[in-house]
Amino acid sequence: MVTDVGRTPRAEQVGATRLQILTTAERLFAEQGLYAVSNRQISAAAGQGNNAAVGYHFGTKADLVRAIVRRRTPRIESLRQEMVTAAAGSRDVRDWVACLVRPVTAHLASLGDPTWFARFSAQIMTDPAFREIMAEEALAEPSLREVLVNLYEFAPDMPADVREDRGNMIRHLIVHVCAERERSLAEGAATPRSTWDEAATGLIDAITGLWTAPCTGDSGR
Amino acid sequence: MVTDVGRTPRAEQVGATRLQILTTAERLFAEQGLYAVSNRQISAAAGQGNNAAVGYHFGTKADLVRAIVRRRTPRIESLRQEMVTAAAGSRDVRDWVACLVRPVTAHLASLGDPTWFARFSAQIMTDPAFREIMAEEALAEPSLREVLVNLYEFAPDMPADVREDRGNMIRHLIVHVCAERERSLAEGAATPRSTWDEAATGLIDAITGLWTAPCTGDSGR
DNA sequence: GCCTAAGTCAATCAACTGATTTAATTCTAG
DNA sequence: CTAGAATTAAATCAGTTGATTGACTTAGGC
Repeated sequence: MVTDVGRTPRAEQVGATRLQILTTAERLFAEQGLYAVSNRQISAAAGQGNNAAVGYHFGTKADLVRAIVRRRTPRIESLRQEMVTAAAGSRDVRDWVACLVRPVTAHLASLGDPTWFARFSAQIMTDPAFREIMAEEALAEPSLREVLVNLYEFAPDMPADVREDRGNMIRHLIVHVCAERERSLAEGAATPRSTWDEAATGLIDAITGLWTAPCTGDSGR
Repeated sequence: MVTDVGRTPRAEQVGATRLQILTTAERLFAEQGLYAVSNRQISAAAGQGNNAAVGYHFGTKADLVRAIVRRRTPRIESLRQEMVTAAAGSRDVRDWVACLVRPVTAHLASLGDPTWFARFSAQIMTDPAFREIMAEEALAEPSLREVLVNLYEFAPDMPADVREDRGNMIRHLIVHVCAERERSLAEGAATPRSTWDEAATGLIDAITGLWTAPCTGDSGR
């Protein structure tokens, strides 16, 4: 396994093979579903005569999934880091909500069209066997925690359990709304918003409303 | 295939077998993931010596999934129907949001503990191969459309694309928040809300805030 | 310039998959 | 009370899975 991609002709070749596998796997998983795609199909679709190329380079399917996640998350984290420093000191909730949403949408926009990472992520986060991978890799990023801390300051009176509840909601919203938009784009169907940037604005509006909504006592109905 | 369960000893037996398979499949799918469970495993876990019991009674895996959905949705639809008639004429947004949330949470509560349908549903709605099944079976219910029409009246100035966007968000929220709560319950972990009823209240608060949030012009950031 | 190690390829393995077939059992209809 | 259909059981099918194996190719250190 070689990490210094491009340093030598050989390492370049290997790095290209690994990248090709990651790209192909991400696409197949997004299009057909995690359960429907075997390592063999990925190897073949990635142009590897070797039917065990996935196993050789990455190991198990869980290892492959983790590698796909690790390929994407650093870029998202750095985008978020930039936004967090830019938002430092802001007293506008929307600025901090934007720190959650825009790194994701901007990353997807930068990947061109079509993209597959959003649908891939949504599946990973929903599957009982894989959700922990995503949680470990993406949800523990330092800038993410910083955003949440700032967000909490806008709702000092909100009970801790409600905060946790709504934090979960925000996570689900971002992941699945992006996945659904990506799917519509891939199918050539109409999307409510015409660009990733507008989709982000829509999400920020909605999440801001969700976060600042009053919370009822637990008297129920 | 017999439909009149319980009319005769024979039909009762068959109906019990089919129910046992549906229950077992729902549980295994929720716990291990759709892709990780074969029809054989389901047949065996359902106590059927016949390793082809699933195929015999239901056909393909997609047919089985559809049958699981159809087993649950009528009850949810009738709960929603009741709430819609009770809410008729109400000018409180929360009443109509409740018509979306409480039928689902009340149904889950009525299934006892633990439940598996919420996690099962979340997976179905996220999988590219199965999402249409859920859309056909559950999202076309008449009372659902009625709620949406009423909800629209509280946001007469909201552009159609924003309405569509936020409608999608609401759907994702309900499905995945319930699935996550169900998972926490199954793992014995702490949940933000202690009952399904309180979870529903939290969802209604959040969704109401989301729905009534102002929407920004599309100038972006 | 050769030799080691990394990567690629192709064949093979047992295990498992959905599906089909055959046999045994159970119940119903007449 | 029997003829026959429906259900359950069990064996079997070809195809696919992840994993292992050894042969071949090639880059890079000595």
